[in-house]
Amino acid sequence: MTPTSVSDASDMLRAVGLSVTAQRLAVYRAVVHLHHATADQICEQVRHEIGAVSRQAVYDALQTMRVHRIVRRFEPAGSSARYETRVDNHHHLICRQCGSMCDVDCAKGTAPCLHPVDDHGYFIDEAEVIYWGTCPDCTPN
Amino acid sequence: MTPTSVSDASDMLRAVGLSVTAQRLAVYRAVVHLHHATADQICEQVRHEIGAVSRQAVYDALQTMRVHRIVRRFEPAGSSARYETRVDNHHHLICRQCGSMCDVDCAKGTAPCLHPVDDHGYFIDEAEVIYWGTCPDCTPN
DNA sequence: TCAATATATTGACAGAGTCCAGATTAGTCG
DNA sequence: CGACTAATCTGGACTCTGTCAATATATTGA
Repeated sequence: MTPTSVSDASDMLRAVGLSVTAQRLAVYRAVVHLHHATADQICEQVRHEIGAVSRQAVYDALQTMRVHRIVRRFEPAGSSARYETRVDNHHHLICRQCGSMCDVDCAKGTAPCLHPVDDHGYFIDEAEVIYWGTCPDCTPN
Repeated sequence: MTPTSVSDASDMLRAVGLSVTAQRLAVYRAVVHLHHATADQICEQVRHEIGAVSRQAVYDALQTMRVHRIVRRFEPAGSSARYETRVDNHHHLICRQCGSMCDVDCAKGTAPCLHPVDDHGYFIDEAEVIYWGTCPDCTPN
């Protein structure tokens, strides 16, 4: 994997019209670096990188990037929110034992799997899928 | 829909080997009555019915019933946990505007849709699906 | 560089859920 | 029926995520 340079991250921010601050750069890079990280983990990582940030700045940055679609958030049951930089339609695979997570491509290819058996008249714009199970490391024998 | 009598609920509890208490009865009936209710809503409903309960008793009862598979819990992003008495494999449809929720049968019929494009070696036991969209009442025109 | 605007910091606060220790109650056995 | 023992319930403190609001600071563009 290509290491994310500062300029990659700032290009990303500029590309969507956001001003570039040290905090946002570090937050974006943390999200790239730590896959499926929680806000807390991102906070820690950012502090490693730039010394200090407020929790609020991290939440703000994540929220802003989310609105600009360069960061995505999901909330697995029993966990706090997770952030990722892969923003296309995809799903997640989570181990009930150790909590490890993998990305999975959308089950129906590029078209999102937006068609339930009965849509009850709803206009559906997203199908969020989480596959729960046991990862290879946690499977006995 | 058949109204849930006290004996329905106590039969349910006994059927899975749980002792029958006023609190559990009321909690179970509340979950039946209020579809997709939060713990807090259940608490209120139970208080209406039997006068008083501790929050803890409600959480304990829900947890116990969950373990015994007569109550199911799910946690839509941005909401606290929801409880329901329908325990077979099914999914949910949620309105982003008003938060209304519907049950949807499993997309693949009785067999759960347990097959992602790539399972990364995980043993999958559940596919949790939430369809996000706009309900008829919230759709303009 | 400077001003206007957007961000960041700080500290208080809220909601959901859990932990713990002691009191109470249900189910069981003699 | 009465007492025993395990299961439940109560109340209160506490943790963890996340948000709000006011003030201070940095970024951007002229």
